[in-house]
This record gives sequence, structure tokens and C-alpha cells, in this order.
Amino acid sequence: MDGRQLLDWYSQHRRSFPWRTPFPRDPYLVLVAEVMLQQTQASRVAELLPRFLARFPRLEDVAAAGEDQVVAAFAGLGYYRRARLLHRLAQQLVQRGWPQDPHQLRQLPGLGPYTAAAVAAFAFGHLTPPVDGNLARIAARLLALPLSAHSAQLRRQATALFSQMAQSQSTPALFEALMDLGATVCRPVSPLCGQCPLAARCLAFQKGRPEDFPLPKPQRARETPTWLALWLENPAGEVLLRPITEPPLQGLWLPPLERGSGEVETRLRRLLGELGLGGEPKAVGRLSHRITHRLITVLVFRLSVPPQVGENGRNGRWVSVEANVPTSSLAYKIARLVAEAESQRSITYG
DNA sequence: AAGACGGGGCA
DNA sequence: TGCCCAGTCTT
Repeated sequence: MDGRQLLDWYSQHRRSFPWRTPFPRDPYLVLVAEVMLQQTQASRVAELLPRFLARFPRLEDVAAAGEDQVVAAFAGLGYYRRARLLHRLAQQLVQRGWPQDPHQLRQLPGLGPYTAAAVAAFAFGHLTPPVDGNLARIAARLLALPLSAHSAQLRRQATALFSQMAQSQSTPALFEALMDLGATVCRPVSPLCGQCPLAARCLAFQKGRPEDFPLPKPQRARETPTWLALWLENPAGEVLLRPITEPPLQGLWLPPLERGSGEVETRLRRLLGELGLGGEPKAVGRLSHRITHRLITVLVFRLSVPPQVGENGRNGRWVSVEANVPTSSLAYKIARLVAEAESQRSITYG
């Protein structure tokens, strides 16, 4: 399988993204994009990458910034450990320079087999395949391998297959072609085999069962906790954010949350007690938020408080709504719910 | 090898 | 809802 048909297909169907500049690419751009692309949809990265680059135009800017600033620039992307590792990585690279070999890149914090290969390929022209979910799935189907998507075996087979293909074409563009093929044609469900340039060579297609490969991964049990969120607003229009001290969302700043269990009223009192507050919070509404295998229901309450209540390191700090702090999408969801409730109220009673 | 870790999109 | 996504790190 030489991959020429694939490159032909790619020349007609290439998707455009901010990080897809001509080869060889700026290593910094590749690095940031690839780290963001870890388990994050390309469309989402396309939205948020420009914001990050505007805040940190150069690698040196990341290295010189505080960790929290880098995490803040990742807000909305999830997997915030990536931002912390990227910060460490930037400092190492500024100190010691860029390795170009995938094996050496692999040693750096935050770069696993995929990202190390991707940076080596797209920034430095190496032909080691960055095996992501797309490449693994395509390999499983081409060879009709009954292996689960994340198995080490499948990864090895995919590496061997696409390594050979890349040698014959000698361009890392082949890897992008495979990723686009996986995203748009060789999709996880309902693959469009009629449009696939590799269908003639695909054993899964010949079997008539493309969707049987790779094997589905066993599903995990799901938790469905209920959290309470308290939206506190002072007369200056600021809201109180607190750092979360335990995972999930550890280290991020959100409105005070109560993540225990039991009766809602009891838990609300407990939360108020922690903050040294009294008063009668008003129920604003509920929202749902998913974190990995958890499906979380968040009950949102609001309360207006006098100035300076709860102002200290442990209990949080008052910030304006648009403050640049490390936070999560959940904070935006809560803010949106409160804002919507507010506008409803002014419409209804206004 | 398995579990933890965000969040959005889609059928 | 259930599953997937340009994964990595820890145990």
C-alpha cells in the first residue's frame, strides 16, 4: 500500500486549520496546537488556539509567565494538566533548545508517543507516524484487526503500516491525510466507504463490516453526583471565586461549590458555614455538566452579600466576571444560568 | 493494563 | 443518553 491514492484524495479534500501552515512549520505553533489537540476536537482547538497565541505569541512568553496564566489561557479546553505541563515544557525548551528527534521529544513533559511523533513530523519532517485514534482506527479497518482502539498491539501495527506508507511518499502530509480521512470518511460510525480512496485495499470493507473494527472498548460505570454552586455577588458587582482543592477541577477557580452528598438544605447550610455567611440564598436553577465518566447535576443558588465578606486566600477572592483566572467551562455555564435567570426576572416582573 | 482527567458534538 | 475525540501520566 503506497499511499499515493490517499495523497491524491487529500489534495481535493484537505481541511483548513490555523495550525496547518506550509511545511516545515513553526515548532512552537505545532507544539501548542498538538498539545491542545490531545483528546480535544479540532474545531474546539481552532476556536481557542488564536486566543492562546495572542496571549503568548512566543515560546519564551509561555516560559516567562506564571503557571496560572497558562492555565487561564487554556480555559474551556479541559484537561488542564496539559497547560501545566506545557508551562514546564516551555521552560525546558527555552533553557536547552529543541530536540528534533521523536525519541528525544518523547522525554519531555506532556509529550507522549502521539505528540512527540506529531511535532517531529510536522515541525521537523520526520516520518514517524503520530498514531492517534484516527490512524489506529484506519489501520484496524485496513487490516481487519480485531483489536480494541487503544490497545498497544493496534498502535504497533498502525505505526508499522503507516511508517512504510510514509517512507514511500516521503512527506508528513500523509499523516494529515490519514487524520482527515479518519475524521471525515473512515469515521467511527457510519463510515463513507464509497468515498474512500483506500477501500479497494481495505479488508474490513471487503468483509462488509467496517464498523466492526476496531473492537469497542468496555464502558465504564457512570456516577451521577449532584453539586451545589453558590453565586455570590457583592455591591461592586463582583463575584466570589474559590480555588478547588481536590480533583476533578483541582486548582481551578469557580464559584463556591459543595460536592458532598445528603440533603440539599443541609449541604447549602454547610457551604454557607464554610464561608462564614448567613442569609437565605435563592435557587436559580440547575444545569448538567459532564466530567470524564461523571454526569454532574449542579444546583445553582445566588446571594447578595455585603462588601468584603469571605475575602481571604482560603475562602476565595472577589473578581469581576470577566477576570483572567484559571477556570473551567463550568464557571461560564453557571454565570450564564444566573444571567438568564436575571433577564427572565426582569422580563417577567420588570 | 487500568484509571483519572474536561468538555463538546453527534446520532 | 452513549460514544468518540489529533492522549498523557500515574499506579
